[in-house]
Amino acid sequence: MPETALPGRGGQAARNNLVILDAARHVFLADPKAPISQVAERAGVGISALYRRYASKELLLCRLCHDGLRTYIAEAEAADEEPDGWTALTGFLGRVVDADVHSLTVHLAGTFTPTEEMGADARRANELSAGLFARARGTGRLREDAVTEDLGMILECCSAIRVDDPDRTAELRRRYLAMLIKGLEAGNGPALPGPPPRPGEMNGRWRPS
Amino acid sequence: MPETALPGRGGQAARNNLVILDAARHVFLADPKAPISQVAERAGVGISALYRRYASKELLLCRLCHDGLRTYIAEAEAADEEPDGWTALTGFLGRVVDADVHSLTVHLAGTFTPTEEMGADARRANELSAGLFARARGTGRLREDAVTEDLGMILECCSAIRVDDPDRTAELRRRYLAMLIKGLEAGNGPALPGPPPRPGEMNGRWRPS
DNA sequence: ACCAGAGCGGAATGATCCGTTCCAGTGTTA
DNA sequence: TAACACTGGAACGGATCATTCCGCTCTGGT
Repeated sequence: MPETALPGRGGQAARNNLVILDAARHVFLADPKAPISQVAERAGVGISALYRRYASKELLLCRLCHDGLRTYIAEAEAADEEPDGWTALTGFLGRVVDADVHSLTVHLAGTFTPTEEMGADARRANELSAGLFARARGTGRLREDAVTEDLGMILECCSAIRVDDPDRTAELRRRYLAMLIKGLEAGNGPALPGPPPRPGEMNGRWRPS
Repeated sequence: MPETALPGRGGQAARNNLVILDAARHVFLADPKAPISQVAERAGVGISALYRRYASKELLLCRLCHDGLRTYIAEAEAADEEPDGWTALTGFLGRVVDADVHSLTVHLAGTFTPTEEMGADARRANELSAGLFARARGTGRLREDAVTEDLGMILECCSAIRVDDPDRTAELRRRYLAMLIKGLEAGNGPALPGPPPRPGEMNGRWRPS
């Protein structure tokens, strides 16, 4: 299904598929509660072009979120190829931050009722993170009192950094990710304060919306 | 003006002053766009009790934000008493994070048109932060490539951590603040990536609402 | 050439939400 | 006991959106 260079009505429709998804990603990343008309405007199409493809706003959000989850899984699987466990983990975090996948998944969740398949993918994503974390632990470069759940929190921290220019946002996020990773590294500093995060502790959003 | 143990109508009014401010702080910290009715509900008063005190929602928000700014200034001045520059800075950050002052100021700004006095206080707050940063730099414990603007970004990162229980939220924030501070500390690690934040770079919110 | 219809833009609709106003009730004070 | 300051909460009016609908355009088959 080559979507480029297809002329005619069908070609425009196929192109719109991509343009719309792209616009939706941009708009909802900037503001998860943005009106759907904003997506249409950014995509340069009318509202009906959206509704022809997604029966409701909720379905569009679901699609975006699920895509983000799949990206996360793909990055995690790719990272698992990396031979060094520490590099695998830090590289993975960097790429997830770059792609803003965290906002796409966690921040959009709760705005729709999740599908069965998404639940399975979410579980798989968790397993993969835990696997990467375990490998990093094996290298001895992780501080003893770090836990798997720290990863999600770290991503949450990074996604709070946001300026107008997306490229600049990515740069800045990398900066604070670097600081956080340094905090994750074993060293002779004092122990991290407080009880570590527990599984699911940060998921107060996943339903109530 | 002793606000406790005052009986009668006036006593209730004085008590409501505090209850309302407290409720407003809680509610708007949890969601800066919360409806005003939610504040009344949480405070256990009617809506008119709010409007008797603040002519509009905007004024209430302004009051909260300005209070937060004053807290920030007070904490910074207090930190300046601390003889060790590094302890002064890290202690200051910890207390600001604990008080959730950052959400109160930065996240509420832009939802109202700032007053003259707030502008002056904001400038003063900046000076104080810069002073604390400079003192910390003097101790040599700060990494060379850190800049004053990193402080605001670090606070932004921490304020992204939020769970249902406020106390637990504070605990978790301390954990990631500790990691970030470790990233701020001089060490033999690689340089921080990317150009550092510039002054005012993160203030895209201060007007457009 | 022509037409059936897929796709489209954007106005119209209807529901919901929320800031603000208004009014009747209640306890207090003089 | 007579004002009255203060209050709770219903009512109002404007704004915002998701969704629907309608008339138009352009295409591809005949």
